[in-house]
Amino acid sequence: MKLLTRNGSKPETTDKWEAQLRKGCLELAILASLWQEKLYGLEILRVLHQNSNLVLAEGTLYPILGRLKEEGLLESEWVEAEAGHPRKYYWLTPAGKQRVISMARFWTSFTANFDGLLKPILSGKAGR
Amino acid sequence: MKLLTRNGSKPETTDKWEAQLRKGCLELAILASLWQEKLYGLEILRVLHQNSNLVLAEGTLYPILGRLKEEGLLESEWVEAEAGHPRKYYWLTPAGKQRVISMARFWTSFTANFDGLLKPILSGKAGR
DNA sequence: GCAATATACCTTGCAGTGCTATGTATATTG
DNA sequence: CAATATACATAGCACTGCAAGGTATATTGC
Repeated sequence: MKLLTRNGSKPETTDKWEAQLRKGCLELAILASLWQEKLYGLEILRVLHQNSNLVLAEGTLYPILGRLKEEGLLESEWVEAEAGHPRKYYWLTPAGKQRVISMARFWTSFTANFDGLLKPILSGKAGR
Repeated sequence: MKLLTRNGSKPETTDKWEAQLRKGCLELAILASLWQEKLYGLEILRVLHQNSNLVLAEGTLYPILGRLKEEGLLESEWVEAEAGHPRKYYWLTPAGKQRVISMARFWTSFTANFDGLLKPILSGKAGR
């Protein structure tokens, strides 16, 4: 049985929640990272980590890239690297660009609704 | 085999994504709905629907309420209704209030990071 | 009285998703 | 030629939401 997380502490429900929140956003995040330029797998992880503080595992990334490609939102191509293992670069298809835009719009209205729900909490008023 | 959604259309991947996005936020939404007042089950659904455009099924709500209670974030009590079936009212424990606050803070910083990622897309600049 | 309806709570089984762990391939370094 | 670094890939597990179906209580129409 597995009871410890990587840092050796007991898994806490707070951690689980944060993971859960990330979950729903990963596809959008990955598509969005490709908005401006082609990237290869591990590079996507680095970009998301550095630009948006979003950390995901390789075992999470590759299946998602596969799904997105199968849906026709991404294309990919192998490219010989100057050194080491060849890299598989991904970029958005026209359908993919359309999709990112509509997802981003949905995200915006969704979070706006949510912010309304959280306003009483973050404005410092006590609940009863 | 099941191929149709409730409205009779084919299930689209966009729908799946929207569902996925909601998923990570439900616990926070439910806890937040209880910030100001005690509510009973179905009432929570109505509040979230009307105030935040957030629709969830009963089969989703009750298990979550059970989890949250088990974690010590909620308390509950049966109350005779003026008419019909008795209602089970829920409210936040002190630990629950603490938790909502920390979740709301995490939400705020998380969405801020994300908005940065989406800015190039929503500002109307074309990708290449 | 008693079926039909409305309100409310609860549970079961399934499907979708991310993550840990592990595996493979290529090239460089000691 | 082992060890290391980079990169892509997959299998099995655990968690979560949801559709569907079930139970309980009270009111309404006949």
